[in-house]
Amino acid sequence: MNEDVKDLNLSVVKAFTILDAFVGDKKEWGVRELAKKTGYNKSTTYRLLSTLESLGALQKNNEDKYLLGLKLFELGNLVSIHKSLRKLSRTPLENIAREIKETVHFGVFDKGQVLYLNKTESPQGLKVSTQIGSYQKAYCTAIGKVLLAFSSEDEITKYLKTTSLDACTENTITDAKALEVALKKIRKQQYALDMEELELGLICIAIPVFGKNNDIVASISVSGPSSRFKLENIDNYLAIIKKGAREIEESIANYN
Amino acid sequence: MNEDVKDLNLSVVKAFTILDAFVGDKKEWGVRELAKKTGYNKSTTYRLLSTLESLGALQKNNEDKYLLGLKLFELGNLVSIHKSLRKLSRTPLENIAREIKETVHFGVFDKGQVLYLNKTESPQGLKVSTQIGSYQKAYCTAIGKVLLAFSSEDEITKYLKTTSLDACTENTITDAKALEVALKKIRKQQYALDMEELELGLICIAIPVFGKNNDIVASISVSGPSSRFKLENIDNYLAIIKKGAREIEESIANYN
DNA sequence: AACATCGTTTCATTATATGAAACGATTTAC
DNA sequence: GTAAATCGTTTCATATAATGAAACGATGTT
Repeated sequence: MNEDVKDLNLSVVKAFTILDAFVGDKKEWGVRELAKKTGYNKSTTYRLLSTLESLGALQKNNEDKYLLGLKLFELGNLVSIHKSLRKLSRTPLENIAREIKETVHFGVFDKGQVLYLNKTESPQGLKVSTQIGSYQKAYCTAIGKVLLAFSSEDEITKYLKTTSLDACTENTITDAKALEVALKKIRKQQYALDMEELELGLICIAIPVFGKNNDIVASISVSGPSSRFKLENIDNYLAIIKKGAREIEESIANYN
Repeated sequence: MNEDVKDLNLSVVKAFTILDAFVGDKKEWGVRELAKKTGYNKSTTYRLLSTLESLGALQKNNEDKYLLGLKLFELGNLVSIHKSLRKLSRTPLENIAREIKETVHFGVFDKGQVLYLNKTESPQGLKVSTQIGSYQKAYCTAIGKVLLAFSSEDEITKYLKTTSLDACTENTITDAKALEVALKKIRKQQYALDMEELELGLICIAIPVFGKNNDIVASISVSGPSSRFKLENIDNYLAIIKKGAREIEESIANYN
């Protein structure tokens, strides 16, 4: 399991372990809370927090709790990986969102998961709560299944071998063979559905975005609550997001 | 000069000093290059880089040079400070950009500088190269002068006292008294101009965005090259960005 | 073939991160 | 209104982990 046991700088590892605590739902942390969460000594935690604060990676709110700081915002916006994809997907996604009044996602396959690069939120009250930059399971999302379906055979095999298909809902595909069949169907019909496979009440539809060599580079999905996301709308949705996908593909083709 | 000399974790400080090297124009670094840049020993630099890579804060490109990694993208997108402003400014900015085909910026005043929270790029070839999350001098930008002009008297005084008004071009306002006069004019006419004060050939116009208590919270600016950014367009530009500003102000007012 | 440069590893030395305990300041409980 | 609990912070002796000069093999250049 432990790959190259390099001699890492433990203080830096600890600092990022602390920052990782902010990835969850809890956005504000005190010293003792974080010490408990990370298992580090209270003094150690305190000094790491002070250091991260002085660097701008964290900052205190008016209750003296720590928040992620603007230094991370600055650095995060400078990450060049997938930067062109993020940029050229922006307008097409806005266009889709204007026509379909549901949440639209744009993501790529990264480290065996879906990495969300962009999104536009539904203007309606009931909406999905995802984060740009966050990861999601591939096998139980429409966007993930599309990305998987159009990957190389090797990658699919590797994915099926290394991923445990845990049930998220009663509809989750938990059998590798069944997933393979589903992927085959997705390749044939050129879109994927997620019928409450990740979360009960949540339905998604996704299509692939292809690059210059007709290899898949990303996927666009539309998500909505089952209460208003009806199967008879699928053709309509597909037409709209396919238009967006074609816009993105054109931008990719023209990208130097 | 050195405030509280707390005992910071030096390894963590070094790690972020390394990350800060990527803030400049150079986006790819090797071990020896970074060691030279930071002044750290080659071995130390190597180990810090390895650590940051294993944490996902950096990653290697196909030439084995280091790039900022997706962990920073993830964390950066989770920064909650100004998050609502970023989100609710997005659509209005897109609308402005669709009408004016120039680069539009949206920023706030932070630590005596302009912090860019959002932008939409000009579709034209010639455009400004700024970064969301990056900082810019306030006294020689339209957006900065607006933010400054509508700040409290105390803040303006503090700014003038602590900031050295270095010339960026021959048009830069380098005299505090002259800047005060300029700010007064901006308050009166409710917009600011940057006539090649930051960069020769670059002209900007900016207006304030007010919050619930009529205190300034942000500013919108339009930037373009002097070759096509003509003063007779100002009234037209102002009308369009004021519409956007009003949309944002409305969202702020309705924000719980 | 000789040289320069790259990232990487070694190992003795030093510096620094560590944590239990005590601290004063707030906040909560009674 | 007093006591108790909890908060972030500081201290200091100790041990651990970061350090850097030198040597390393690999790669690319002259």
